[in-house]
Amino acid sequence: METNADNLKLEDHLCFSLYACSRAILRLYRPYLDELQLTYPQYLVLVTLWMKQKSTIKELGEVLSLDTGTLTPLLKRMEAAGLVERHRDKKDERIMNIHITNAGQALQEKASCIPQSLLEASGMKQEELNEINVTIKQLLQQLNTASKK
Amino acid sequence: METNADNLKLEDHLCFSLYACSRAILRLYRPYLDELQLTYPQYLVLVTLWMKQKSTIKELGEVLSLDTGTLTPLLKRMEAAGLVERHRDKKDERIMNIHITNAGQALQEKASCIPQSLLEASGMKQEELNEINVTIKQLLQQLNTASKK
DNA sequence: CCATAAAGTATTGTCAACAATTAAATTTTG
DNA sequence: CAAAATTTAATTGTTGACAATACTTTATGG
Repeated sequence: METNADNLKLEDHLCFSLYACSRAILRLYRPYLDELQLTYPQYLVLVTLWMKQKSTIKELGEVLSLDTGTLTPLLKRMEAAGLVERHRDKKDERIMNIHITNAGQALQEKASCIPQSLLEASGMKQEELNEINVTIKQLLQQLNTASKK
Repeated sequence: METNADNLKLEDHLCFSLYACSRAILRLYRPYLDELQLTYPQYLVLVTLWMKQKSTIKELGEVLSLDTGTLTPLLKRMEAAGLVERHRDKKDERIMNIHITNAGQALQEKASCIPQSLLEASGMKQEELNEINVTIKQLLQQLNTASKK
């Protein structure tokens, strides 16, 4: 009478497990990110630019699923910190080009402890984490496909 | 020379897949949550209180991994919306008791479409989602254990 | 060539997340 | 019993997430 069998318990909600897990990783990363004076989405921008020194706000938004209302102020702070430069494209002034600075590139080595910390805290092997990643990426792709319909 | 083999690509970062997946689910839920005039963490508070009509700020914080800086204003908004009531414990005035109202309880039925929408958008069977949930909960538990050390 | 539509970005406003600090009440301890 | 330690919440301040709106530039149709 008190509870409804239709209603899932909190712990049975996949959405909550993912939400809680994502925030648990953020808490784990925080000391390392603080050390580098980075926030998590700033770290993701750098991960992207370490592979590909130049991008645009639009492209970063697509890759990270972040919109310009998030990215514009975030990238301005990163520019103020000397990690990236922002320049409007000469040929099409609608486009904002973002490229990494030497200081930004230099953080790559110092940041290798970050994915390492997840590996250690998880108590799992890299292959196990990779398997989880494949599964979550499949789910993510399904959700992204569904949202386009 | 351009890229460093040490450095994982963005898509190889489990942290990013989880973060992106969690936000994709939020986007999926938004129309349903808007309909109920709820935010996602408010929905989680209700999921908790639907099973267990009464709780405290401390207990909600533990279950949801949220601190009082998040919960206090969130619960005040829920009280203003008539979904919960907040009363200090008579015996120990440090404790803030939270209990669900009839209006809050009444949302339970209307909210059943929310987990349903994830099932549909995922294109998977409930058992597959349950398997993912078990895996993620294991990882979450490992991270929580590691953080206590 | 001009009017309109489309695309890209910036701005504004609300809620959330969370660290750090403060305050108040209770419990423990000497 | 009084002082210290602990527990619980609230407050303050910064950043992030994202919807809605506005603004600017480019493309297109007549």
